[in-house]
Amino acid sequence: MKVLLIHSDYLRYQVKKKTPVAEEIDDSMKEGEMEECLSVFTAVEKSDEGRVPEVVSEGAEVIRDTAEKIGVERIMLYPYAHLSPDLSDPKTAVEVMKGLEEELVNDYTVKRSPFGWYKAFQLSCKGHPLSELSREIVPEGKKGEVTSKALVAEESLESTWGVLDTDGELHEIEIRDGKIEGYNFSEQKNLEAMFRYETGESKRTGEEPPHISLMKRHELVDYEPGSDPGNLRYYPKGRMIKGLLEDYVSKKVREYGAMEIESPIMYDMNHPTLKSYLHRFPARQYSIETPDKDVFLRFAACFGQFLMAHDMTISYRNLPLRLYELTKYSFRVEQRGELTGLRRLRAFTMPDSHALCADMGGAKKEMLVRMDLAKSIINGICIDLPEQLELVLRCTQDFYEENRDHLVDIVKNYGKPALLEIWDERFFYFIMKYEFNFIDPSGRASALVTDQIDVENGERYGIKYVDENNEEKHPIILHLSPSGAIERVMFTLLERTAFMQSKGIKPELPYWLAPTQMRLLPVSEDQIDYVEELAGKFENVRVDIDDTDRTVGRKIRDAEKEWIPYIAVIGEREVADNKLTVRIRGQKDQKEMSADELKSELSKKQGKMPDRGLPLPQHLSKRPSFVG
RNA sequence: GCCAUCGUAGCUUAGCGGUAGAGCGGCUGGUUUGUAACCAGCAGGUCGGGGGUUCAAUCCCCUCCGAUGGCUCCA
Repeated sequence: MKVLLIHSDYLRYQVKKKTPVAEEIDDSMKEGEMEECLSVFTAVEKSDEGRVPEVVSEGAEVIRDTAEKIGVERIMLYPYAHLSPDLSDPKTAVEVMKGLEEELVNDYTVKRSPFGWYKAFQLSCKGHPLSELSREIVPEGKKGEVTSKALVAEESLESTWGVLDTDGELHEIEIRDGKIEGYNFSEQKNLEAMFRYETGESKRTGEEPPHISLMKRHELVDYEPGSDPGNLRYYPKGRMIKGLLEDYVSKKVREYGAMEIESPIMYDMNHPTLKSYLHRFPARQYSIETPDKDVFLRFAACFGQFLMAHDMTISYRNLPLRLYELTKYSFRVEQRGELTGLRRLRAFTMPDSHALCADMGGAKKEMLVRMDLAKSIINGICIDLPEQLELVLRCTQDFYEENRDHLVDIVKNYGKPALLEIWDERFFYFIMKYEFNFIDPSGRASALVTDQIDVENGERYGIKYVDENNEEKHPIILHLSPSGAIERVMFTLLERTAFMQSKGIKPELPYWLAPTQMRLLPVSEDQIDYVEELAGKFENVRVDIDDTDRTVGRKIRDAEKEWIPYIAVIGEREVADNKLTVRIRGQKDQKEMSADELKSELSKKQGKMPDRGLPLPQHLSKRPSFVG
């Protein structure tokens, strides 16, 4: 907001004509006069939008200061658009004007000239040294809040788009009047959706994503209104699924050769290195006060791993040097309207692995090694590649010109055409990144896997290695999330079940993630002892027992609603024959098999995926309900 | 953060100026069941929090909190 303050003998105005943005006024405001006053000409600006309370309070303070210095008791507020080339919307402007009036009216006689009218006015300026002052009021935002410069810069970032195909050919694309020019997407519908999403041209269905009701209905995850938005609660089944995914991803990353570490979740806001990095990362952070210093919560593992790497002694023989941490949690204060279910959170679990590489050649080579790791992890989670996720590459113009070969290698390795965004300038610490994106049925894109080439932080953090010639060098650093946030993996799996259902396929989770893998279902009380003994034979299988007194039909229905992959009904017949009648999810008929046959089938299904015990009591009669 | 919509029992929801009704779930009793819902009874509500208008507010207004959609953005 800009203000021009004039110590006046008088100011008089008369309303002449309405402009299209005029506020409604009654006759009393149509003309006004004030003598011996401070005239405050005011222009509310674009940057004031959404910050009305701060602008009003800081503006009022400036006015008070001036009024006190020159000793006036009367104030005339006068909207004056010509003070600024970048005006706010009229609604904000009126709110600010009214706010200033309200703020000052208790201590001064205040008049306000109406907003949005052509007016004639007569002004007499006293002309003493303090009689004319202009001020710019820039609201600071909340106290202590630091906004990343990368976040601000991002708004002005300009880029061009293309499709890079598996032959290495780049097709430049753009959207004109809703039509895409430059590439035929008929074979790549999801990639088209990805592009439309990125360019804000996607047609959204406006429906709530199905995973939200699923995560509640299946007692996996829920909102916790007692916390901050985007910080969730996990019920036993959700915790188990999340735990298994965490175990799996971490194990795979260790097998790739990364050294697992753990680092603090909070860092000194005034540490020069950290502070400068903060401004290169496009995110908002939680800030908290400790008894001694102001700290922020990490939004990735970078801080801890880089501070550790700074203190390490590293030889070129140790490169590529791979570090890994499962961040529980990473925190980002996403804007309120950006949060949804498990898709976008303020506290999330991100597997984060950095690789220190000697030079660009080493980095490019290592990125491909890690891409294979990521592909293998995603396939293990039963998300099929490349069909089910879309590859997006982003880089600076310079990188494209100098390292085009690398972009083509990535696309070839992925196995289908990818979207490429080229930035005209570099705003971030990385010069190139790729992502695997999940496109949900309503056209929203969510990034899972991502790896970045970072050319800044080696130097920023003073991370050094000694090369063959005994010279100290800063490494290039890769930042990989090999699966994407664990919550987002769960989001993807749940969204996929909803998609299955819409195609008439019975929805289910991957077998190794099913909270109950097999349910034993005694027909009557008489079989309970037999069933309990039977359950004991299935080691390493999550078997539970429906010992409620419901009818068989009802027990089946309940088990089906829980998506249980194997349901075995045990009545007099099965006890007598020592066989099992098994209902296998997705198959039409029941199958009769022996316990051993079933055991080997289940063990084959489990494969080498991580295993955990039942997250709830084995007997259904002993289970509380967490939701509804 | 902005704009719009929404918030009624544990869950899903009806009612919308005159003081709240259902289904599911829970509890109790009966039933012991053969492949997607057994029967009956009972308990359960500061109608998201606070403030205001009104003789009277779940209903109208303000505000805060929470949720969803859109904008923007990301793992």
